[in-house]
Amino acid sequence: MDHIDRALLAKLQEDATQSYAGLGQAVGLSAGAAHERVRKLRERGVIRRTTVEVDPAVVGGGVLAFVMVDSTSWMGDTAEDFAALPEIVEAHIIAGSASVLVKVRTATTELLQDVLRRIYAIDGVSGTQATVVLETFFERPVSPQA
Amino acid sequence: MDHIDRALLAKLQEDATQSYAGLGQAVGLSAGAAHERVRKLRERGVIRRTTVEVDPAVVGGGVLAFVMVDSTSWMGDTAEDFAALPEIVEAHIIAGSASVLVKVRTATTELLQDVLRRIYAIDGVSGTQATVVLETFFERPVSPQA
DNA sequence: TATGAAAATTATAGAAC
DNA sequence: GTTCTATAATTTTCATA
Repeated sequence: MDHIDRALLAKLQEDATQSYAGLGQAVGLSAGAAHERVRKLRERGVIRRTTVEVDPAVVGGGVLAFVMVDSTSWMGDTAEDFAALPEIVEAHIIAGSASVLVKVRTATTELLQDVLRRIYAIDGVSGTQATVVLETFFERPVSPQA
Repeated sequence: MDHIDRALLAKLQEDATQSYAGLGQAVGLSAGAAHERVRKLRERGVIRRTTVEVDPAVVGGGVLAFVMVDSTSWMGDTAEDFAALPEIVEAHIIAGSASVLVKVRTATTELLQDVLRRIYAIDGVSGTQATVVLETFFERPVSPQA
């Protein structure tokens, strides 16, 4: 993981469809060398996968909310319970008064309410505190350049 | 945007490196038809970009935190101020007592503290309330299948 | 690790149905 | 939308330094 690898990661985050020839040129390497470095980054798990960014509003995720989930018991083994709700796009165990923080995307606020109801049904959950997003400034990948 | 388009989006989210032949086979289309549909999805902006998922811990983002930002004034035009901090990977205007919610990735908690200090320096910010993530259950893209 | 080139695969565009 | 065709471009492998 030198500065060239970080530059490759940054370029691929911008656009993963570009050719290895173009990638190599951008970082001062031949196409073959760029290919080999990217192959190793994938092999090592630094690059987890190549994916597409989909406009959430188009696929029924126009409403975004963050939900603090309060609980009365240890939530460390409830990952599958949260993962079972497809509207939940992130779930984290947090330090603080609440114990789980989830990010939810639904088409409407009515569906958000339904997700809250289903979160409430998870074992150990004693309450939810939802914060609705009015406007997203930006969402971007972690910067490898820093 | 029919069910085939949604299936294509789901498949591409899983792995955007697969061939159009394989994609088409997965959704019951010829390679040419799959290619044309994906081209239109990109053209319409449903697919915003093709990118790689990078392991945050490897590129200096091992510490994840959500920060509620309190303010004394209208924060609607502060997007650039938050975007100027590379450790901030998301920033949202929210409904509720705080006015901005940001997601931050840093290498250490010391660097998180430094980011909080720089957030505090943004015009109108009157306070921050950071919640550190102890464990991430999952982070996944919005499901086009729902 | 990098390079340069060969070989295999895929993308891309178009014609006919 | 499918199938077929054809070319360009790219991926992937490999010999070599």
